[in-house]
Order: sequence, then C-alpha cells, then structure tokens
Amino acid sequence: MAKSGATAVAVAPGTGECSIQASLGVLGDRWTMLILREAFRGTRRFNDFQQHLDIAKPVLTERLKRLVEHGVFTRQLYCERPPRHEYRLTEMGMALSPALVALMRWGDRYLAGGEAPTVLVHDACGHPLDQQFVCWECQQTFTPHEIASRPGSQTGDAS
Amino acid sequence: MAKSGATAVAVAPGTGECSIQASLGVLGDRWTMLILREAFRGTRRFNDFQQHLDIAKPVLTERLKRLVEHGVFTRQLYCERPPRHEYRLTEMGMALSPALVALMRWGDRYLAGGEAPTVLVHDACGHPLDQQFVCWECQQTFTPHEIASRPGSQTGDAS
DNA sequence: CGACTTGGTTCGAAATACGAACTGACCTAA
DNA sequence: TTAGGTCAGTTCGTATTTCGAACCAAGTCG
Repeated sequence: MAKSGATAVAVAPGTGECSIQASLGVLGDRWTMLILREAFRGTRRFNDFQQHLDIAKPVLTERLKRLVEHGVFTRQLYCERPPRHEYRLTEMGMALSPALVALMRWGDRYLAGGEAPTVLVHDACGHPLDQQFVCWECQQTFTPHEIASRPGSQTGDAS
Repeated sequence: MAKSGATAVAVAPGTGECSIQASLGVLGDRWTMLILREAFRGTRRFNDFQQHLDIAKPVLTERLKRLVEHGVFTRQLYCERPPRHEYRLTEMGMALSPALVALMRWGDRYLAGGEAPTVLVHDACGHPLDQQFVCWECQQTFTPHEIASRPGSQTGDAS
C-alpha cells in the first residue's frame, strides 16, 4: 500500500497485542483522559478535579486510584497536619502530552471549526506550535500519508 | 510557569469548552479508538471490524453510525449486486493519526516495556519515525516541557 | 463545642454496554 | 429449487458502569 493510499499506521494485525489497545486499557474510558487534561492544566487535588470536571466522586476515586497504580500519577502528602494528598503527574503521565495535544488539535480543527479555545505555543518564542512526524535519518518532517508500519514479525502492509 | 515545571498543556480553565473534551465526545468510549485503529490498519468492512475487534455487533453498528455522522468515516457502496458498504476514513478521520500514533508510542514506552509490537517508519527511507512538537518560527523541535498555553481570553499559565 | 473543609466511602437507582440469537437480502453449490 | 453460507445489521434481556445523594472521619477555625 505504501505511499499511495497509505492508511497503514497502527498495529500488527492478529499477531499479538497492540500498544494502542494497551494504552486504552489504562486511559480508555469516558473520564480518564479528561482527568489527565485537568492534571495538565495544573489541577492536583481531589476536590478540584471533582469540581472542575463535574464528575461523580466514586468514579473519580476509582480513576485516580487506577492511574496511581499504573504509574501515571503519584499520590503525595503535601500537608501533614491536616493530612492532605495531591495527585501529580509522573514522567509517565507527562509523556501523555503528545496524545492530549493531538486530540486537542484535532478537536480544534474539526469540531471547533478551526477556532481553538486554547492555543499552544512554544514557550521560548511564543509562537504557535505544530506537531509533526519526524525522521531523524532524513532530517525532515512528513505527513501521516508517508507513514508505513513494520510489525515485528510480518509485513503489516494490510489491505 | 514557563519552561520549568510546565504542565500547562491543555485548555482554558472555566472559560468555555475544551477541544479535548469535544474530541472525547466523539471518540471517548471504550471502542471508538480501537475501531479507528482497525481502520488505519486497513479494515473497511463491518464484519472485519467485528471479528478483528471482537466487539458486539450492536455496539459496532452504533459506533460506526456515530462516526459517519460526525464525518470521521464515509459509508460507501462498493458493490451493487449484493449491496455492500464499506467504511472509509475521511480526511477528518485520517487526521486522527497523530493521536493514535501518540497513544501507541506511549503504550510502547510505558506499557510494553519499550518493546514495540509495531514500529512505524518513514515510508521513504524505512527508518523509525518520531513524533515531535515543532516551532516553525524557531525552526526547531522541542519537548512537552517547553510548551505554554495561551487561551483566547486569559493567561492560562495555570499553576 | 459546633460549623466547616477536604477527601473520601456506601448505597440503591438509572443509564449504558454487552452478547446471543434472530432477520433478511443476497450468493453458491448440489 | 433448496439447503447452506455470508454480510450487515436489529432485537432483546442481562451485566456492568455510572450516577447522585447521603454518610463518614480527620482536622481546623471561631
């Protein structure tokens, strides 16, 4: 299929598990990604998550616990006298930013009619950023259409 | 917050809707992203989706319909005599590839222990690709830590 | 002491997702 | 021509999630 209609992007067919599936096992319910977005926005405390998201408390409790177990958040005591905890993104959690950014940009473009409610900028210069695929060998960026996939054990040149 | 602990990534706080939320309104249930992944893999037919994903048919029916309504897929007749339809990604659907790729890479790194079940490569040269934030002004790539956000109507330099 | 805040847990009710079985249009082979 | 098979669903009853409201407990403030 290659560079023509190349839709090959994701996963080894029946060979085995897929990392997208694995990721969605952790993040794939109605609330988790929104909790993550809140966290990227700076929210750390239970109550703030609960109020900003308008999420039911039992659901929030369970999601946070699960994310802590998976290593996306840490639950840290930040105040001893009245014991207070806060949920902070770990490096693993921070590493989700490309995914969140991609979703946000897609929403901007296709669901908000190009009107971005929030613009992400390169902190150093203040100019809007872009998200690209880059090939370090070729020293260039390229589009989704120029992606091929190479599964560990078969061609994956599906269809 | 700037380039230090910069977690500012996502959205205008209480100002209004958020594109991540909007995106998740379309993609945010347990199956939709997996359907998308299948589509990127080349799957187009109802039965193939159903069998590859092992998804309940009523759920698949509903998801596909919803995705067609939102413009992510088109439902095209590809065979007249036995009337057969296929679901193809639109440009809007194809534009989700950065999000899927980001999820996949995150899963590779943190859930599969660095063992990527599928490797994405630059089709032109066959070398593994990377996904980066790029600033066209500075002509350089940078990390999530160097992102700031600029909401339409307030600073958004949260936390 | 009593009200208030934070960070939860418990509970039953409601919404949603689910799988199994069915439908119906069409093809194919005997 | 009739039995069997495929494809693309729909119907239906059950299982799981999710929800909201109330409760709990530790600590703090007045």
